[in-house]
Amino acid sequence: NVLTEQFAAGERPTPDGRPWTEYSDVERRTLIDSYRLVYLSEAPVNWCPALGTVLSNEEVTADGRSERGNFPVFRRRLRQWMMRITAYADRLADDLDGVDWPESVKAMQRNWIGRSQGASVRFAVTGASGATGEGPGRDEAQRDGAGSSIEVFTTRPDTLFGATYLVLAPEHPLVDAILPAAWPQPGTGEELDGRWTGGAETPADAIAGYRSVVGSRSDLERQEARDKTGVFTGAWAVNPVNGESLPVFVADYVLMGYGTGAIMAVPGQDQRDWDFATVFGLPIRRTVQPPEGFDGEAYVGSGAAINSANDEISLNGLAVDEAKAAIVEWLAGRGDGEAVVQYKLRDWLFSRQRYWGEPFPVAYAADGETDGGPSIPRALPDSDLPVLLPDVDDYSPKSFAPDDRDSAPESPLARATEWTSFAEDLASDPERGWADYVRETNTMPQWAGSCWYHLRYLDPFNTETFCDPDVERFWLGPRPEEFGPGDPGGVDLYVGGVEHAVLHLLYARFWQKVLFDLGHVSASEPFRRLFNQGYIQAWAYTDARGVYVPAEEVVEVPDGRGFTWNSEPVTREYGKMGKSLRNVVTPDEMCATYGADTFRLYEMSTGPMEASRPWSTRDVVGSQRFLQRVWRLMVDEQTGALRVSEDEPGEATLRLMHRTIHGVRADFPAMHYNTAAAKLIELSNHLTKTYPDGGLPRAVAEPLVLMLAPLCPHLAEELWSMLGHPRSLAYAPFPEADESLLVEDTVEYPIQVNGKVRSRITVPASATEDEVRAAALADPKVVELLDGAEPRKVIVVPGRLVNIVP
RNA sequence: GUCCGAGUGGCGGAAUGGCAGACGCGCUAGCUUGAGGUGCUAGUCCCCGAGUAGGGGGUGGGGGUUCAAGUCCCCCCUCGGACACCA
Repeated sequence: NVLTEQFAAGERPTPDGRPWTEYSDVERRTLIDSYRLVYLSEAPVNWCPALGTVLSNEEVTADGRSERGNFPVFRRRLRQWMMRITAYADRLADDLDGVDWPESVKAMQRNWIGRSQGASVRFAVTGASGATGEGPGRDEAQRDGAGSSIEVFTTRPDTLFGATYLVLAPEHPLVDAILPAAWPQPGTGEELDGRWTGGAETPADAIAGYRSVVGSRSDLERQEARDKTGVFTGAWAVNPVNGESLPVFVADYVLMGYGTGAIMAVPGQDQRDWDFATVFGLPIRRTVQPPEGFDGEAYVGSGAAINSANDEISLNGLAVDEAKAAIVEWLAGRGDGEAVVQYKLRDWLFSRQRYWGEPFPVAYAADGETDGGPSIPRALPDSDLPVLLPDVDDYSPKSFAPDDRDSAPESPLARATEWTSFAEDLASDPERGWADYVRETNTMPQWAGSCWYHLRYLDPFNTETFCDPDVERFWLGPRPEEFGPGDPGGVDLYVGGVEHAVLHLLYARFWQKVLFDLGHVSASEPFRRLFNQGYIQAWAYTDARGVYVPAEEVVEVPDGRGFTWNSEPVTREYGKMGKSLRNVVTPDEMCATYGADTFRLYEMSTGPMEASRPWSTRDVVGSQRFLQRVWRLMVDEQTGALRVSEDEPGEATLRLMHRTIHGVRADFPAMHYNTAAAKLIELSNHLTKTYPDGGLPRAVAEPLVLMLAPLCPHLAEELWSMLGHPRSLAYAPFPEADESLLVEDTVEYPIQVNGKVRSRITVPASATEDEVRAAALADPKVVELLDGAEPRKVIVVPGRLVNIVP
């Protein structure tokens, strides 16, 4: 409504400059919709017949297949709900600086957003003429195409003088507009290059032929065939910097989905353009000086501009960045171009044709009400929320043969006609009054819930709002005094797999920012700190056909270093443990054989959390032995009696225990569970030797149990209870190290001579640097090695070592 | 191709620029046991050496910084992951 008023009052200019009053209803609606964060769009979508639903760009792999199930995906036009995530592209990229996330995930998000600075440049289409402006095709060409202009996006405006042709994407709408009726003849009268026309009679035939070839290729084929193909449109355009006529081609190496769907080709500085120019015999001109000895083809590095001057401007000698700035300013002054920022990020396709998803709180007039365009979606009132899914007999989406590209999606909800139809007086449709409506039958994608569950979990029983603002501020609000002035707030620690880098984690950040802008939340980021745990990996085996066989049934052949399954030889490979590779060891099996604590401890102690690690069932016994030792240390296996005494521990035991507490207290918050476990094992090994016949002092047993608890909660709770505590150890304070017991009375210094350890001395911990130095130089071994010579240098690192340079 | 990450014993791994290999698996020997297993004790980076004496080499390769480099810098190789005709 604010927008409508602004347009009506002329405060906000319309895109084409016409007054608002001249806009039709459909035009007005289209224009207002172009500002909405959620909107309906008739646009190319990713249709996956095998899943029976459409997918977002993020859910389609580089091979043009579904992320789930690896099924073929086809492009087709459909009217679907979209979310304008692109409106947040800059903030989604910039705000990554303020979160404590792995750099790799930040890089993936930045890469996915794909912001690039560049320029748009407009090339006037002159028609079907070569440089001379003469030729039989000219008149018709003028009628068809002259007067329009081709706008390209480039990140290298500095190379504009090196442009030798233009390329439009095959789907580019301008292609048909600029197409002349007949092939132009070059002014000199010679024949057009046969490679340009593809042998077609007319440009229209050539384009139609090329489009059908391109259209029949799947995304995968297009991916694999990287040889350059294309066809001349018959049209020419003028380079604004030097007036040269450049032929306009159509080629599928230019994508409609990025930039303007049109490029200026600079073979001298772009390898793809070089390849195309080579295939089609187009000129190549260098406008950046390659370094001496450069023997490659296109030169994409830095260097001074060359061959880049006209009567008004010269870039020659300028470095790339200076040249970019200079030419953009010159173009802008003439109205031929300007600096622009482009993104790879596309808007988020937000509707799915599945039952299990949140329904949209939206309905349409049952009589197909329209203002001349598509039917108008109407919001349901808050009193109708939440919209619940209907009970149905058949939940399944209608799926099709995986390669049935002509199939059309069909929402399971559309079959629930009793649910879809209702009558109401909608506030969002005031003129209509009481009327019949039909519900939206698409549902939201799986990601919708994961975008805000971290908020709802804070206040799950609130019936008024998704989360009380005070509650949100308490748990997720920014804490600049703790994390610095730029702290965005958010969940303190979020542990998850890296596979969500550009799906869940990007979507959730987008929603959080929208809610933040609307004033509903105080945190501008959902997850302050992100931690990616590694994958558990395991051997997997394939048979002769390349099919995975159950890894647990594979037999190793002695000596032959081979493996068999059902007596058939199989090939071994290594990969993420999972169903697809048939190499899962289930937690249930492990719990049955070793117990949950052993299983848990094993997983925590094999290596750093962030690293992918191999599974090795054989190694699990190590963890089990440790836990059994701890148990026997405190409990008599025969009688079940407690073996703990009330004696005071010895000095050495006490010191080791406090060193262990000190170390473990640092390891747990840093999530170094493997080294924490190692320290606890060391302590228990010491105790086993010190108290072989029982009598472990309670003053050691209790801290050990408490330190064990995060890794082995069941065993620890049981021991804690046996030690006489009626309440869970969760209420006991975590042990604290006594600083005075961390300092030793004496320190052993290794003595290095020239960086090699040659001797050791033991000095009182209180010894000064000079005393340590003197003791080191007095050491017989050192005296012998120095042989009376004065050392050139003696470095004493307090508490660590001494290094003598002779 | 581009961007990340990683290369350390037979294996998983440890090491604020300061004694490389903590801890675990495996392996070797001994004790326990009727036997197997469990448990316990000792040993286990490689080479020379009878050795618990000494000495030499060693963290993918090559250079550099430093008294001192697995760790920092440069180049290269290999592996893993992500993106990829993004102009």
